[in-house]
Amino acid sequence: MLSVTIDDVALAAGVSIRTVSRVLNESPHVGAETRKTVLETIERLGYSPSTRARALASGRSFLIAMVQDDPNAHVIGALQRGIVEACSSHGYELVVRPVHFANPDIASDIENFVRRSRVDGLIVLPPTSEIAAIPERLTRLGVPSVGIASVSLPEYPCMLVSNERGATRALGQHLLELGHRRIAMIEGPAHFRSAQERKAGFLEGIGGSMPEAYRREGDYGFDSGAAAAEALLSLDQPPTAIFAANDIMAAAVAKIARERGVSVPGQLSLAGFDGSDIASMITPALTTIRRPLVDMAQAVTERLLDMISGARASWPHERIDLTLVHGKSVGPAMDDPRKNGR
Amino acid sequence: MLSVTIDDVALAAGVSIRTVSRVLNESPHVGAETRKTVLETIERLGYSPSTRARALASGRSFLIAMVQDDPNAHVIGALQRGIVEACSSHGYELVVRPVHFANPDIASDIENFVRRSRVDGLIVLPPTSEIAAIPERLTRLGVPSVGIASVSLPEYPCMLVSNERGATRALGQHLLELGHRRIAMIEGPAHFRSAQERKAGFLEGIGGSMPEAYRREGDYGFDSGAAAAEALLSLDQPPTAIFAANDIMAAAVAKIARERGVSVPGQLSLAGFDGSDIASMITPALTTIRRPLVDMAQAVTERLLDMISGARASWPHERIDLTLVHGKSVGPAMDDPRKNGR
DNA sequence: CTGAAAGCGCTTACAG
DNA sequence: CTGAAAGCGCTTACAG
Repeated sequence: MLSVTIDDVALAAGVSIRTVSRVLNESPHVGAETRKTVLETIERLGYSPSTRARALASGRSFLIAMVQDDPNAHVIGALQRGIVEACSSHGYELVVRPVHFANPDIASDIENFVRRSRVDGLIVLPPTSEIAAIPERLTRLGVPSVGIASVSLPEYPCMLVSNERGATRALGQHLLELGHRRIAMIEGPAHFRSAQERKAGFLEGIGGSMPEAYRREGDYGFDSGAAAAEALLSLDQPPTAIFAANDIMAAAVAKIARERGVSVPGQLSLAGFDGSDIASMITPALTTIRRPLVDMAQAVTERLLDMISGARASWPHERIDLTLVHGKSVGPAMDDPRKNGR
Repeated sequence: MLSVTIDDVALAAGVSIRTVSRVLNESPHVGAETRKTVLETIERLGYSPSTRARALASGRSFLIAMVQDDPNAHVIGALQRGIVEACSSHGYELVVRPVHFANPDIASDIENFVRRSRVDGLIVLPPTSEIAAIPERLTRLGVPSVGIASVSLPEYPCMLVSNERGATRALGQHLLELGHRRIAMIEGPAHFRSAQERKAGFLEGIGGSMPEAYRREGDYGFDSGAAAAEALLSLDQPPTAIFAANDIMAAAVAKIARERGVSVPGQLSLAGFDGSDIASMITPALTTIRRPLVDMAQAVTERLLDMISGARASWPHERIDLTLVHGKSVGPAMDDPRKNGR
């Protein structure tokens, strides 16, 4: 498909391919005059070096992979935007690698992928980033990896940890301060660390306990949120506030509430998690906890690239505090919600 | 990072590397016994061939790229799922390449990317797939490309064209049959072919014309939909039906309508486009036009892979008919909407 | 059915 | 500051 190689450039510029290579790799050991000639020749011939050949010769593929298993398009989309941004500005390409969290052989699956594709590094996203066996394997393979998650796994040489527990704790306190006493939560899947963190923080925030009937487990999907909302709103003593562990489930609660004639935030305060687009698309706009996903993804990718270039072998894990975004779905508790026709 | 090479395998199996290569590439010209020995040796040594080396030697990178410029996470997410699915099952990796539709040098940008990365083929997504210069360049480079769009560009050796005009025509007719006469549309950006198609079809469906005041241009984003809705609902004779050219803008209309106390579908019928998750998340669930994005993406990727393998050089462009999904946001027109307090 | 040799297009110590 | 040679780990005609 292409004809121009480094040999053509060297020939035309009257230098050795070694010198062309040096110019390409921005080696300081090239005379200014020589460099100029080479660059002009490259331009004139329309030469672009083959990454395939560079890869084989240098041992670097200039490919990094994003390992994911999350059906939430908002979250994945934001993360991908940050990652690809950082990649592009450093001459790397981004390979997308979907995996299955539930696959017991997930670590082997990823190892095989790495051996085959020869990516130079991996960014592992939640919930896959919660599995310690993965960074363990990758480190043994000698391939740098970074993780984004809600908890810190020492196996990763670099991680960005979103302080989900702290944020949900603050949310719980906020609801308490608004006078809510009958507070419910729709949790994420119990085997996800993120779900555990969000629950633990929220419980701390509201003072440590919640009746069983007010705790429902969802799967971060819309339908599960709707089912949980139906159950909660059918209780004799329905909650005056519901925290759903992500925006999608919170949107489901909003929908069910509306169908049942329960006004938000008049009769029911509602909060979500993620700060995704959907939070502002529904009515009323959702109070939610914003994760700065684009920034986190970009930052962690920059660090990975530093590790690949050998600038450093690891980074202290960093914790990111999240912010509570006040929408219009949370208000003061009413004295007795039963008076209001529920 | 890895030590085992094809030489090690050949040595251990007592054959030449040529034979190992043949086994790897599933050549039929290998004795059953030999093949078995080689495969066992590969297994025992934990060997996986380097794609980098295969790429250089074979002229194929086993990489394909997805070229995109669409901030709509739902659309991109669905397309990516279909593409990556097809890639994985054929041993290809997917590289994500974001571009800027508005960049006048977009074709050069993509050409440079291809020369550098050596991807074996590209899948170009809307709206980028509406630019004829791109397939033109790629074909000249000798790199196969496929497009997904709302119109057929002959420059592409293969395209999947969603019949957006036909679908919006049907929607227009449907509104007409329900008795609507004051029908408005929030269009997409006028320089997008998809926006033109959706508008043209809809106009055909409602009988060919629409007062200027009932036509608003949006940018497919939420805020532009909200602004258009405000304007439309403030008219002396507000429309009894609004078609927004995508679900996100339709969601914005729903929100504004609710804020203004305009009931949907009681006082206002509302339809969107895309059939994305958000359509079912808002209340009432949106009537929308579903694009089978995952299936389309997967199908077009399969065809691209066929072209790469040399099975065929091009495909007749295929048109995909879309389906109208009946939500709860469209109903019969009322006799006189002004009676209802607007 | 199987092998020895050349080559894909670069980079990398090693010299000069 | 610059060059000749070897090598990265495969595949590919060409023979046998």
